[in-house]
Amino acid sequence: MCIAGGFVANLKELAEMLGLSQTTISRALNGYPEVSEDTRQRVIAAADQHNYRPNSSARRLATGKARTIGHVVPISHHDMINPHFSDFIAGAGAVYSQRGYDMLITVVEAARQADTYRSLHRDRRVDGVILHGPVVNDPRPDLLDELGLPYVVHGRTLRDETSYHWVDVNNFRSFRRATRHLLELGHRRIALINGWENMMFARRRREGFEAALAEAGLTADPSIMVADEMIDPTAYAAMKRFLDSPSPPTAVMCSSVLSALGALRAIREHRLEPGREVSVICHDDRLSFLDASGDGLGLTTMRSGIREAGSHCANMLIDLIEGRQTVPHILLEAELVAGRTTGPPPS
Amino acid sequence: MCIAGGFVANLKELAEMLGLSQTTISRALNGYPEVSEDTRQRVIAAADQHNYRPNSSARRLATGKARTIGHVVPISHHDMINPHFSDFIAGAGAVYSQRGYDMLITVVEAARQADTYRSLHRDRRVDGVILHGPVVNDPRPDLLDELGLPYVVHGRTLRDETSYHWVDVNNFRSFRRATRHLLELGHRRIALINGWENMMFARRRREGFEAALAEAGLTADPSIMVADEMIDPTAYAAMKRFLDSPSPPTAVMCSSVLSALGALRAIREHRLEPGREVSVICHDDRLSFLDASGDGLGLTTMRSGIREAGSHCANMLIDLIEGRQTVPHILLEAELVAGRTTGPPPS
DNA sequence: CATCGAGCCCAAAGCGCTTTGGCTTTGGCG
DNA sequence: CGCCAAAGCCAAAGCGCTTTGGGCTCGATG
Repeated sequence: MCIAGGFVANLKELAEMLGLSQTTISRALNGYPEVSEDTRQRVIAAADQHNYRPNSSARRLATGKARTIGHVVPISHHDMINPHFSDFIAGAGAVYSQRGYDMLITVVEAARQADTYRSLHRDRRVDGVILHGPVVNDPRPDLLDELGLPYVVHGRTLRDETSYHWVDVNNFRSFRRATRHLLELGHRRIALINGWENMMFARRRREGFEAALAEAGLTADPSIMVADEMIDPTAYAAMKRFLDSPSPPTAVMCSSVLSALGALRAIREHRLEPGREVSVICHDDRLSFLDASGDGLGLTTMRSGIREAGSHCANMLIDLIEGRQTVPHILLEAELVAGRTTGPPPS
Repeated sequence: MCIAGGFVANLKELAEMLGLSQTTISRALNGYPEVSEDTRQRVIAAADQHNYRPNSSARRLATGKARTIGHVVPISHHDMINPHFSDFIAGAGAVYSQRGYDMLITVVEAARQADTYRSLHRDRRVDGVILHGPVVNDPRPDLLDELGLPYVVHGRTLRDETSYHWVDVNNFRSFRRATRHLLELGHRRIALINGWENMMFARRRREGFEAALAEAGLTADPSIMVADEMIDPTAYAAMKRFLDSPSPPTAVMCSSVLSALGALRAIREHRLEPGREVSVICHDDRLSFLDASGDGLGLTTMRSGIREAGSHCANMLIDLIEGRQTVPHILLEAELVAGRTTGPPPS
């Protein structure tokens, strides 16, 4: 109605303006019951007419809560930042905005991670953190427990699963299922282009892969398996090597779309046709800039949106921080999406 | 030396422990000259022995500075998050860590951006912001000027360039240069697969492209030009259309590596060989997960690291906030990297 | 010898909010 | 009518830091 008047910088001014105490204003604005509905409305109206918003530092100091979630993003070996990161962030960020939290991101060399967590906690800059990319014997959960900083792991570590909160994809089942699919199509020699196997997700994928092979009475052949950075060039090189070997695979499982792209490149370069002469199947995180499955790149994939994983993590962590009842573990199932890159092996 | 003793929660305790006043402790820790070097050392030693770190909210409240930089990340039309984002963040984030700033990221629907800036400023949550993805008539610089919130634009708008701080790539010159290169190789019919041309960078690229053509007495043909989301599927579709047309191009310029990948896909599908029958050249932001130039994908590119752009923006903004002397504009030149996707047109 | 200016250090006043404890007023109830 | 609980409001005490405006000591200076 009324055009925004001058700005009001703080509670005191607003209180004086309305002839009320700061206490009352604060309570009205924060929804406490000790103030009449009448007064509350008057206060709220005045507040947004004069464009008043509580100073966040002051509020934090008084409450001891930062209303901020931390994400510590390690820069890996090759100075690389995980491309899955931005989509995860998009999912989590939407939840934060909606639930009134801020997102604090710290980019740090992998080696200095522990210090960063310590510092985030000591300075009280965050109420909790999301733990990315857990490795096999990850020291971070123990560290965070020791600090008493709430956290949710995106993925799982080897520690007792019931002892912390996590959101994960069922990587074991996903890769077992996809491998079974290839076996049913008749493939007997299947390659694996995996991520670094100190990462839990990669290890679980390999286990799923091997389990399916074992069921069929086969054993995995290390000479057509590789664990490396999940990007095009490494996958390209690996696939090329596999195809040049004495007994090349008729199918390959890739841990990411980027790997699959590299593998496809190698396959085509060998004048082989994906889906007919060599089958390719990969895990698809549904990165928003890579429409991998179905109509997009036409890849056959195991699909599970990393964005949803992000929002699940965010919601779980906030529930945890606010002391609400919450499901402590979420296991997401990947969906097998048929594309044009799989088929029976050539006879 | 000494094992970290119990934790000390605040200045007061530390002061009592050392028999000094809070004032002195604060000054010692913050490097003010009014305290003797002796005392300072004693204080510093005690502080880190007892694991003391000032509470950041309290410090912020007292100083009025947030020591935090905001990044507002819009989710675009198709619910997509810009894949360049994570590398930009990596560059900026490293600078923030080093200079003692926090990075606050807000993911928000494009339409609600203005409100987000207002709110970040009103709540005093940030000391400044980085403005991403400027469009042709971008309202944000005016908004931020009005709010009095310091900012640095990654890119430029149409507004008088001297009136704000920015870091940009010389997109005009880059695309003119690349186009000239193709012309020198003998190409006469060159396609353009660009980003949305309401984005300044895309518009400048088209202008550079057209300028080079004009110099050669040619005019751009709209039927082999497209402006769209810079991802594989759109580029694939466009290139396919171009190749199916009555007079297909012998070369194509792409605004991103992802577009180039789509274009290459279409070219190969047409049983044409990139570099021999159709030349491809693209802008390469050096995304860490896409090794596009040279030995990687072998693309001929105009290369300019977006990560460096990120660190330049961060440094410039912090200088601005802290009132230091600073260069207000940085224009980065892209480097032409020869790959295997360019060559003379087939005769 | 009195004075003065460094050199060090301190007490106390904010910063802007939340929250505790208490004070009126009102209305219902025995 | 007197009492009491509930409703509605307030003053003031933090939260943990920075910063202002002294105060004291001591050696140098006129």
